[in-house]
Amino acid sequence: MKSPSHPRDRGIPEATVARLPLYLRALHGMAERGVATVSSEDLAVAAGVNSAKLRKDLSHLGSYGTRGVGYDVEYLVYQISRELGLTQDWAVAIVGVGNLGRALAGYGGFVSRGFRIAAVFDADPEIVGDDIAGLNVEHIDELEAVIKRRGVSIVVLATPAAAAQEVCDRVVAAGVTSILNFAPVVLTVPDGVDVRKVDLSIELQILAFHEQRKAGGPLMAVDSQ
Amino acid sequence: MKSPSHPRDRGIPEATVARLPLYLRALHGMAERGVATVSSEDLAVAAGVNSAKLRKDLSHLGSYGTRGVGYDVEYLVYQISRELGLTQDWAVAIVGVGNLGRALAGYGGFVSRGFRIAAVFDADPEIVGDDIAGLNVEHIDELEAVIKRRGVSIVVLATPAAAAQEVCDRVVAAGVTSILNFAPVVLTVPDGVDVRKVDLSIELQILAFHEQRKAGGPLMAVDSQ
DNA sequence: GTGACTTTGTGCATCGGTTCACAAAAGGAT
DNA sequence: ATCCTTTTGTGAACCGATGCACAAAGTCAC
Ligand SMILES: NC(=O)c1ccc[n+]([C@@H]2O[C@H](COP(=O)([O-])OP(=O)(O)OC[C@H]3O[C@@H](n4cnc5c(N)ncnc54)[C@H](O)[C@@H]3O)[C@@H](O)[C@H]2O)c1
Ligand SMILES: NC(=O)c1ccc[n+]([C@@H]2O[C@H](COP(=O)([O-])OP(=O)(O)OC[C@H]3O[C@@H](n4cnc5c(N)ncnc54)[C@H](O)[C@@H]3O)[C@@H](O)[C@H]2O)c1
Repeated sequence: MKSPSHPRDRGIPEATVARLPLYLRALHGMAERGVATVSSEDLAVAAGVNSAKLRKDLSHLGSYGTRGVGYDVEYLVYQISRELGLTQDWAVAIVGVGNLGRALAGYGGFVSRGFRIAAVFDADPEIVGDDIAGLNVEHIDELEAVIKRRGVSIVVLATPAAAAQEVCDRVVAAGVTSILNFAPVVLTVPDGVDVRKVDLSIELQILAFHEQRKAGGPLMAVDSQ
Repeated sequence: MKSPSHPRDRGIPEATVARLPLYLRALHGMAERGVATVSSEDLAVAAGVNSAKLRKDLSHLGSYGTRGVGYDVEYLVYQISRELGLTQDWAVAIVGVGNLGRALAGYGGFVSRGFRIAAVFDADPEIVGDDIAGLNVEHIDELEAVIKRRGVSIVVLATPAAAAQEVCDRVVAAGVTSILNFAPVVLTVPDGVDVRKVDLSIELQILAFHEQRKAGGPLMAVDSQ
């Protein structure tokens, strides 16, 4: 007990951060089923990871387990939520209300975790003014004004690839520093802005690579070229 | 020059495989713009990676560059495509034709890279029989039969979370070994089956974590608890 | 209280991936 | 033919992440 409450270690490994939502999801399921405490082993299985990894991940947040017992489900949910910033709610805007944008806007899984769709934008005058999942589609010209007025801090890009960089530049200029990009382009942003990308096509190509290995590996092998 | 043509190294690092589609996309753009050759530096910028990393990645496929010149764009496109298995075409099925499934089915970015939507399934009798992006929605009861008949080798899961594991078990039983999962659940599959997941909610939570740090880091810092 | 048992938290070895930095290779100029 | 420039391909150091394995810390039964 030298440095008492000093797990306040600023600097959680990125790999750990990426897994916390997984643990959180598993814990929510358990809480719903009335489970009060859970061992690292059980939680690890539920989250699909190694139990040593899970313990090390949790140890970065602090010492929240009880040896011989495990972790208190509710308490751990709270601690992880707090660490991820889910105890506050986040205003999210979606730009581009096409096939994908529409699906995203109507998705309930957003709201369930402190994310609130605060605005949706499109450039097409046919679409602007429409009601999508209870939200009025704003014109892209209003981007900066609406972002500021509604305190949007995370933007989801679902425009065609050709428009993505331009829209990105504008939301960054409007002060947004967190972007989730669905368009298949590499976005260029200043330091301090986080971009995460979701690219379906890349995922399929990775699957195809492994599928090809599985199919061809044992058999063909010797294709000269 | 001991082992002459021995870049035929089975065993490309996973991190490299995940970047090849990125290079491929950048190269396609260059080919369209009529660029004949490209240096690792330029291609790296276009793909948003470090040039040393790019060269090491490409070196895993073979020695396809020319020192002092760079890489032949067309030739590199071919080599990467071949490595990823994109020279053959892949029959993909989508299960769950809701908000998301519909957007995916209508997405052109699929087809452009050797992926062909061969079937879409749903359990809802209201939806079965509908025409979605030129495809007849099949009943989930037909899953195994249609998968085999049409040679589906990659399945995209876009059902609600509660149905995902069950559907997964069935497609695996039908012989599919590559799955792209959009449902927010950890799927359990036998060895030899690849599952990749896309989870929007996790991405947002990671962004929220960093956003919180950016906002709170400089200022608050000393919140006792 | 004592001892048997359970489970956490972490030191340590290991691994895969990244990046630097440079020799080797190719092309072009003279 | 020689030199100079460019750019690849890779050895080697470095860095973060993983997973084993175990001591420390706690619980529970008696
Ligand atoms: N649909 C999918 O399943 C899917 C999958 C993966 C990636 N994507 C990518 O997501 C993006 C959107 O896909 P989609 O299928 O919804 O396309 P879409 O064409 O249906 O929708 C794009 C929308 O963006 C709007 N838009 C265009 N320029 C704009 C601008 N400057 N500002 C604001 N809005 C603008 C258009 O009016 C349209 O409504 C694309 O980049 C696509 O490559 C889509
Ligand atoms: N919509 C989004 O933007 C979004 C984003 C991220 C993740 N997701 C996830 O993707 C999945 C689909 O989302 P959605 O918004 O399209 O949901 P949805 O409810 O609109 O669609 C689900 C579809 O699956 C069908 N279905 C249900 N059980 C089935 C079964 N056993 N076999 C075949 N089909 C079945 C339903 O009939 C429905 O048509 C969900 O797991 C959701 O959590 C959605």
